[in-house]
Amino acid sequence: MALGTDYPRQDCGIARSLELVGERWTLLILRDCFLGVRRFSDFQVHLDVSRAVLAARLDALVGAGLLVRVGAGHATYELTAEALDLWPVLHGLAQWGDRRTSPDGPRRTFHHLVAGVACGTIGADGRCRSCDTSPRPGDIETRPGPGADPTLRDDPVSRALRVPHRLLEPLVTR
Amino acid sequence: MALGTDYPRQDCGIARSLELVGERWTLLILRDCFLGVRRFSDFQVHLDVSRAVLAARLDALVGAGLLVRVGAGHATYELTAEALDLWPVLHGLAQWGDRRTSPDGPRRTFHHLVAGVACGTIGADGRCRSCDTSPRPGDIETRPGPGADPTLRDDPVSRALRVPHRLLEPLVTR
DNA sequence: GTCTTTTGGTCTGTTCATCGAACCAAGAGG
DNA sequence: CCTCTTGGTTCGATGAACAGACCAAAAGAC
Repeated sequence: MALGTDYPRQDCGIARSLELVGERWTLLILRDCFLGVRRFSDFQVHLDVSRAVLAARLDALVGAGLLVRVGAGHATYELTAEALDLWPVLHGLAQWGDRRTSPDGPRRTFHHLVAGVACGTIGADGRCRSCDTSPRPGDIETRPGPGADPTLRDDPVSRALRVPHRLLEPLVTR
Repeated sequence: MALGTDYPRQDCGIARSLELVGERWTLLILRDCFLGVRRFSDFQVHLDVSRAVLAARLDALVGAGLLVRVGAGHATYELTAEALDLWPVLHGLAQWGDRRTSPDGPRRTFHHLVAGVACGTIGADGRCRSCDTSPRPGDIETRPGPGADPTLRDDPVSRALRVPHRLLEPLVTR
């Protein structure tokens, strides 16, 4: 889908969602935001997307109210509350993709944190297997799973993402 | 995203999912399948997608094992079990899109059926508000919601979709 | 059976998004 | 001040999506 063109106006929430997040790269940018990526060059090096398209997507996401640009000059991009609501969709896509294409188990696992300590693993339905609640992203820790393949990528962002950390926590790559 | 090109191979279930369902139109085709659309021309008239692209997408979905082509000649396309697993993602996108862009309430609502009779409404988390289970698509009835706008489209498929019916139930347009 | 219409596509030329690569300006470090 | 990094923008080339014409097979009419 292109900026400027859109799906024929359909009477459907899915189509309206896709008008915004259905473009190439958009959901991967948001995924990176949940994982803690904040800076233009980190997105670029991690996604291997062209700088022009990345700039266009970030602008579109800011314009749509899903990201805010924090600080002048060399800014960082942060998720808004509206974007946080997308977490169940991203988690669902991750689960489905892992189930289909990762025979050795998920590439990344998610764990519910309560007061900083692990409560339980998060299942396919987004609920903590231990306390049966649906934790918000800020209360979730992510770790590489059994199906992870560290040989696939070796940029600084990918390396930083291989240490367990809480979602939304800004990533330190230097 | 293009057939033949793909996301840089990333170690992430979301990226793997999007390699398949991240292309323009693909998720809308699957949405239509859940709503009961089965025939080439019905997809075409409902989505306003070019025939060439529709044919390419259907082929890709059959090749990926998400659809099966039933019957020779003028065939119908039906969802596989793997595709049914995508329901939570599609439902999540619908909820998110309706919440963002539909001030009068959802454009479409979903209701849990038990033995053919309504049990309860399905909430944002995909659970039945009455029995607190996560119904499979075959046990869900869909109806136009308060935010529906029947003036947006007037093709035979859209008209057929305005009567309440069970998900996956083949749609009759003639 | 055969004539006609509908269905399910394919083909073609054009438009527009994405790409890689070069370029540039504004901080940051020394 | 000079240099390096960061955060972009610009540009020409490529390739995907588009509208619309075309076509063959199936289904319905006679």
